[in-house]
Amino acid sequence: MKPVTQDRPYSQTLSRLREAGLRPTRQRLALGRLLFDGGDRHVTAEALHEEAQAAGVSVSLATVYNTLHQFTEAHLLREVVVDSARTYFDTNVSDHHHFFLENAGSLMDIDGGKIAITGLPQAPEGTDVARVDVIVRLHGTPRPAE
Amino acid sequence: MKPVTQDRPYSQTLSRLREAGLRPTRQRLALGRLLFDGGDRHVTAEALHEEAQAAGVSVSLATVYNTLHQFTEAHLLREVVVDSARTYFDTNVSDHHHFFLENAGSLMDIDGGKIAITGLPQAPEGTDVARVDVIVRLHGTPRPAE
DNA sequence: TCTCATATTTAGAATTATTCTAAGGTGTTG
DNA sequence: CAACACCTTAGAATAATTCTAAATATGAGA
Repeated sequence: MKPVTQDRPYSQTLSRLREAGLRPTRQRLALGRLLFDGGDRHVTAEALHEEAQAAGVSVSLATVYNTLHQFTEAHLLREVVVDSARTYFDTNVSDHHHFFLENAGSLMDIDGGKIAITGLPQAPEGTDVARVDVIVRLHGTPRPAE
Repeated sequence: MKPVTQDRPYSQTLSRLREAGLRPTRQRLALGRLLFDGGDRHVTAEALHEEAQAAGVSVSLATVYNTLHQFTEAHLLREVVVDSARTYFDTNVSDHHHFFLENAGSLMDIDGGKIAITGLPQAPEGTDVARVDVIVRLHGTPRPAE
């Protein structure tokens, strides 16, 4: 039986895993490929799990969760908190922000270089700024380009 | 046994409820008082429930959830999404943003008038900006003023 | 290549915040 | 004070996520 997965290069997933000290297992390679081939993506665990199934890769949901967290620790992914019902993981780990389409539950990146925030008060003594998130919440559904 | 709750005025809770078209029930008055007496607050359902118990007010957790949502619909509260594990409700409904102390799980307001965001791209066609949230995530524990 | 220690995966149970349900209680209005 | 719509509630249900413990795969070394 032929392998179901495509055989184009593993989008550096293999070397990324090595650098992160994660063994390149079948599951991690497959998920890494789904995540990192193609452009920036925002996925939930459930969605990635389904996508893997659809691609013929057998991975348990628990492994999807494990992998997403390990990738996040390794800075291959970033967690985005926009919705208290589900957690999104973003393949874009550079400095940026988000549009959140509340109807669709989907995210779009806003380049961090484009926006500036002024007037932020100092962080309270004893604390450090770990990150600044800007979330632009949108209503309505974007008209797809015809 | 004396009532445990204070008997100072209901902080306009009663009139606020009336305006919102919500019947002023014992539970809503008690929760409203806890929420709106005193300054701006950030509460979770569980925390408010415990606080009510501690104040000698018997309210079920389901009612706390119902009430928080009804108050939110009535714009007496605002929901703040900072942590995918729990939902916070903010008694400050004016335009503002937040520091989020990740260690403590606590929120502090940042006056909306003080900060400015420039360079935000236009919202995609067919969508409207419902709200812009800025969350400054902090690490470390603030040194309490001695 | 074979073996072994260790890392990884997994099914399913467990957990946690939140919502739902349906039954009984309460506020309001006439 | 009757009647009905609105509220509250206990407990069951849901849904996302985490945990557990057992099975499996991987990489290093002989």
